[in-house]
Amino acid sequence: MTQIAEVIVDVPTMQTNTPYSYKIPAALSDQLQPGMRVVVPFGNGGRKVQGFVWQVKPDAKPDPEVTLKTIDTVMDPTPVVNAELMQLAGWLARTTYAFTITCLQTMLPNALKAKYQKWVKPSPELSQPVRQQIFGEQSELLWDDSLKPEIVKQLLTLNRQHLVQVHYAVNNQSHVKKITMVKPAMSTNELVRARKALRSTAVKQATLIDYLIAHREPISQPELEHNLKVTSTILNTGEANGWLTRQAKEVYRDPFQTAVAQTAALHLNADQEKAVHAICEATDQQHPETFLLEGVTGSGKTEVYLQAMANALKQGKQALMLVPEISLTPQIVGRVRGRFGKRVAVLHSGLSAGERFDEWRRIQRGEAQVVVGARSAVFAPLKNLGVIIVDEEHEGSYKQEDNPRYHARDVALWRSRYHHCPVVLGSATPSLESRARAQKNVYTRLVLPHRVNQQQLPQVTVVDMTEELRHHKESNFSTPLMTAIQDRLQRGEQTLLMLNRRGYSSFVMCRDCGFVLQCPNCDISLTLHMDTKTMKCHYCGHEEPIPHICPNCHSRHIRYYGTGTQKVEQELKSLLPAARIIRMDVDTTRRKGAHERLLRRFGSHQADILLGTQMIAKGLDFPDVTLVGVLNADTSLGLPDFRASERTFQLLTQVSGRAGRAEKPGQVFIQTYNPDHYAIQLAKTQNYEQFFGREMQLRHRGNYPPYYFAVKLTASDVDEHKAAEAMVSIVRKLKTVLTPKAILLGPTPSAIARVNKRYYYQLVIKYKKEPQLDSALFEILSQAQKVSRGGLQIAIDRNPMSFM
DNA sequence: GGCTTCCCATTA
DNA sequence: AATGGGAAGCCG
Repeated sequence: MTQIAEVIVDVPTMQTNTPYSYKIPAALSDQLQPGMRVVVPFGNGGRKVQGFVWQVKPDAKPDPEVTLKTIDTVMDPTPVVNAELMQLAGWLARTTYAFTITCLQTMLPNALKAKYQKWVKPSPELSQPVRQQIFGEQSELLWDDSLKPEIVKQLLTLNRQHLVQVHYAVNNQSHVKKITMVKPAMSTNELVRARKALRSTAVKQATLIDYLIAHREPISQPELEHNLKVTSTILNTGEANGWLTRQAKEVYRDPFQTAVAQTAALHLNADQEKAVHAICEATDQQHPETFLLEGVTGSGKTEVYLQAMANALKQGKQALMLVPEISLTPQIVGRVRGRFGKRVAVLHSGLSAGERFDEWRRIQRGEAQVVVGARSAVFAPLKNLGVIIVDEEHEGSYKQEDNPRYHARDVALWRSRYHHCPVVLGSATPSLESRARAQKNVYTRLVLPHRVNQQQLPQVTVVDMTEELRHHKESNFSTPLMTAIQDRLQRGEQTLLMLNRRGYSSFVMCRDCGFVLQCPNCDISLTLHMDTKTMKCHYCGHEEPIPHICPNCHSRHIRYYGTGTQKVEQELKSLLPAARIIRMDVDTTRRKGAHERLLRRFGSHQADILLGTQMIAKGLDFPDVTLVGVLNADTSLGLPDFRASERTFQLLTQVSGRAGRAEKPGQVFIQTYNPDHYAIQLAKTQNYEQFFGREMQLRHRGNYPPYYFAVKLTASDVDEHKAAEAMVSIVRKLKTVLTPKAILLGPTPSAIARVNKRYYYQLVIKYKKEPQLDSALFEILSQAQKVSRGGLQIAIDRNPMSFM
C-alpha cells in the first residue's frame, strides 16, 4: 500500500502556497510524521528543496492521472513543528496573508532553515581539455554567484549536451555543539601497574595516569588539558595505551554568562494579591481568560508575573513571558532567572544562531519550563502552557514589520485558547485597543494603582521651548533643565536625558539656498554620522562623505541642522565640562553586549548623565536617578499618523517613571514646543484615564481603530507608473466588493515615496464588517503574481501599527 | 537553418 | 525561486 505525504515546499510564492503530494518510500513509511522536514524533488530539473510534512495520508488511493514523485530524505528524527504549531502556522497564514512556508520558518530558529547548493560534475564523455579548463583537478564544482558569467554560459551549453551533470544539495545548517569527554578505561589496579611500567622521563604521562587514578568521573578534554598542563598528544597516547576513552557529548551553548542568586517571592500588597489570585485561578481552572494588568510604573507588575508563573509551574505547567526587545535587559532576565534558575530559557536577537538553536531545543525537549523572550519567542514550543505574559503590551515592536506581519499579542491570545490558559497583558499605558476591550468586559481588568513602598510619583514640569527660544539663542537645554542638571551634579545624583529620535535626526542644509542632502536611492534626507564622518541613509545604507561646499549653489555656508545624540553630547560637554556622560544610541550599542556594559557603568555610578534615545525609557531601574529630562517631546507628536498622540503619551509616561524610584523624590522636565497639547499635559499628571477618554473620542470622530478595523495595502515597483497603475486597478476591484460603509484612504504615495530605488503607493481600508474583503485581498495577491512579476510587489498589512 | 535571448507556465 | 520549453529575434 502506498503512503502519501502532503508537503509544504520551501518556495515562497502564491502559486506554490499549497501542500504537494509525494510518495513515501517504504523505508520511511512508519516514521514519517507531520512537522518533520524533508528533502523533495521539485520542478522539471533535478532541483531539490526543503519542505515540511503537512499531513500523512495512510490509505490514499493513488490518482492514475498524476504520477507522484517520492520523498528524497527526512531531515529530522522527530518533528520540529508540533501539532499545535502546525495549526498555528495555518491560522497565521490565513490572517496575515503570508505564505504557509514563511510562517513555518518564522516559528523556527534560523538554524533549521535550509541552505541550498548546486554542484556540477563532468560526464565521462567531456573532452579532457574542456574538463581541465573548467574543473582543473577538482572532481566537481560548486555552482554559485561567484562563478564567472562566461563559465556559467559554457556550463549551460554543456549541460544541454549532457556533458556535465548538475545535482543539488540541501544542507542542514543546524549544528549541535559537542565536546570531548575523557574518562578512565582501566581499573585502578591496572592503572597503577601502567604507572609503574613508565620510564622515569615520561613525566607528563605519569601526571595523566595519576589524575586518572584519583578521578574516575568523566571530565572535558580542554579542562583536563588545562588542569594538568598537558597537550592532546599525551591524551592520544593515553587512549592508544587503553588508559582512557574519549567520547563526544552534546552540550548546549549557554547564553548566560553569569550565575544569578536565587530570590524568594516578595510580599504582595492587596492589589497585587488580588491580581495574582485572579490569574492563578484561571490557570488552575484551565480558563483561557485575558487579563489587562494596568499598573503605574513602579507598581510591582513584574512580581505579579513571577508569582503567576510560579503557580503555573507548581501545577506542572509552563510559562511564557514576552518582553519588548528593547527592554529585554539583563535586569529583567536576571529577575526571572533569580526566581526560576535553570528552568529558564531566553530567546532574543542578542543570541548567536547557535545559542538560539540550543535554547530552542531545551524548550522543545521540555528541559526549560519558563521562556522569556522578545516577539518571536511567542512561538516557543512549550507543550503545556499554564500562563502567558505580554509585558508592555502597548509596545509597537510586538508587530512584525515584514511577512508574516503578525502581532505577538494576537498569537499569544490564540495560544491561550489552544492551551486553555490565561494571558496577562501588562502595561502602565495600555494600547487603546486593549483598554477598550477591557471596557467591554472582553478582557478582565486588573489594576495596580499604587507604587510599592508608597513612592511618590515624580514632579513633572513642562518647559515651553518657544518661550526659551526668545530668551537665549538656540540650545538643546532650557534654563530650568540646565539648573536642575547642575543641581544633581552637585548632590552626586544621576540624570537621565532622552532625545526623542522618531522621525528626527541631524541633516545637512545649505544656509544660502536651503539645499538638503538627499539619498540618491530613497526620498529621504541623509543623516550625519560624526563617528564615521559620513552621511548615511537609514533606509538603504547608502553612504557618502560630508559635503563642505553646497552641491547646488557652491556656497560654503553648508552646515548641520537638527539634533542627534552626538551633537547634544557635544553641547552638554561644553556646558558642563566636569560631568561624566554616557551616550546610548544605535551607534554606541551596535556591538554585542555594549548595551549592557553601558548600563552597568551607569548603574555603578561611573557617570552622572545617561543620554540616549527611546531605548533608555524602558525598564531601567537606577535608584540614584532623581532627574529625567526629555529634550524634544514633540518630534513624535508631529508625525502624520493616528497613533502619534498615543505614542507620545506612552513614551513620556514611561520615561517619567524612571525618576525617583527609591526614597529620593524624582523630578521630570519635558521640553516642548506644544506645551498645551493634551498628550503632553496628561503625561505630566500621568493621567491615563483622562488620556484614554480624550483619545477615544478623537478616534471615534475620525473613524480610526479601535472603532474601525484597518488594512494597509502597499504596491511598489521600480517603475513609478506601474506601482500607481496597480494601485488604481486594486481600488477599482475593491470597490466592487466593499460595502458603502468601508472607508478608503488613498491611494497615495507612501510617506517615504521611494526606498531603495522602488516607488511605494499605499491604500488604507477602514471598515467594521466586510465579509468579502478577505477573499478579495487574497485574489489581489495571487493576481499580482500572475500578471506582472516585473518588479511589482504587493504587501498587505492587517491592523497596521501606523498608516504612514 | 541554427543559434541566442527573452518570456512564462509549471512545479506533486 | 528556478527550471525547461517555446516563441521571438538575429545572422549568414
